[in-house]
Amino acid sequence: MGVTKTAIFTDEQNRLAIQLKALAHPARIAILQQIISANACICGDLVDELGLAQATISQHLKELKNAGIIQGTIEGVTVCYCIEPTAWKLLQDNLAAFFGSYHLPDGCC
Amino acid sequence: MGVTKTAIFTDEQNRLAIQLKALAHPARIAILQQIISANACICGDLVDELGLAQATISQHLKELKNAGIIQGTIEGVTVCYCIEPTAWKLLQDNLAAFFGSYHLPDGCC
DNA sequence: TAATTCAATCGTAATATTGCAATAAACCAA
DNA sequence: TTGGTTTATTGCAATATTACGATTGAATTA
Repeated sequence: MGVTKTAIFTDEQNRLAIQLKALAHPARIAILQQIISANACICGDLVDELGLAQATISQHLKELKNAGIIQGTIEGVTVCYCIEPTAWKLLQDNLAAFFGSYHLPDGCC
Repeated sequence: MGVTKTAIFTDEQNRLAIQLKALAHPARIAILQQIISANACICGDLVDELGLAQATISQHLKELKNAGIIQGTIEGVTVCYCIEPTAWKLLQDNLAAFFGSYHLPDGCC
């Protein structure tokens, strides 16, 4: 039904899924890479770099912001988007734990 | 338009986004956790564990399989789903590199 | 004040995703 | 072969996502 049954999953599972979904788009990957490489970024630059319309970039930035992954501070006319360090580290650790929980089994398959 | 402009992004960005999207659902996170903890799993068990219909579980398994994250080997009547170790490690490394590329800046924000 | 600039929001269209009932397909056992 | 068990597929309905043009809002500059 296009509606996810969040109630039957743990908070941890839902939170991880939401954050991963925020990352799961090439435009948003590219935006984050730009922000990281520039070490501070404004929206206008992104519109020039990526080949997407200003409205589309703004929408992607909003999603990243809603997921808590980036923060935007108004800097006069422009907006300075940066990584939100705490959330970044938390997600990094969560993912490391998730991926690290798997170890190649010797039996089966 | 609900259609992603894959052409304007790099292969690396598109690949990472596709794999993250495969993980970006609580049911699929839960499925992977089950497979990992059981160290070998069959679909029927998942239907019992998670509160989703058999058709829905099968669909999620298909997506994980399409993304190359898991593999299913037919074992008589049942199917044994396992983590695909190579893809798992690759994604783990890619994500570690992506998250590791960010370092807290001293200026700005 | 008026013009300009940058980003957010609105409205809309096209497409994708999620979920399930019903059904099909594959396999084993008797 | 017939029946039981397990997973895949099909066909929907409801909702979400992606993208962009047009517009609005806020702040700067002339």
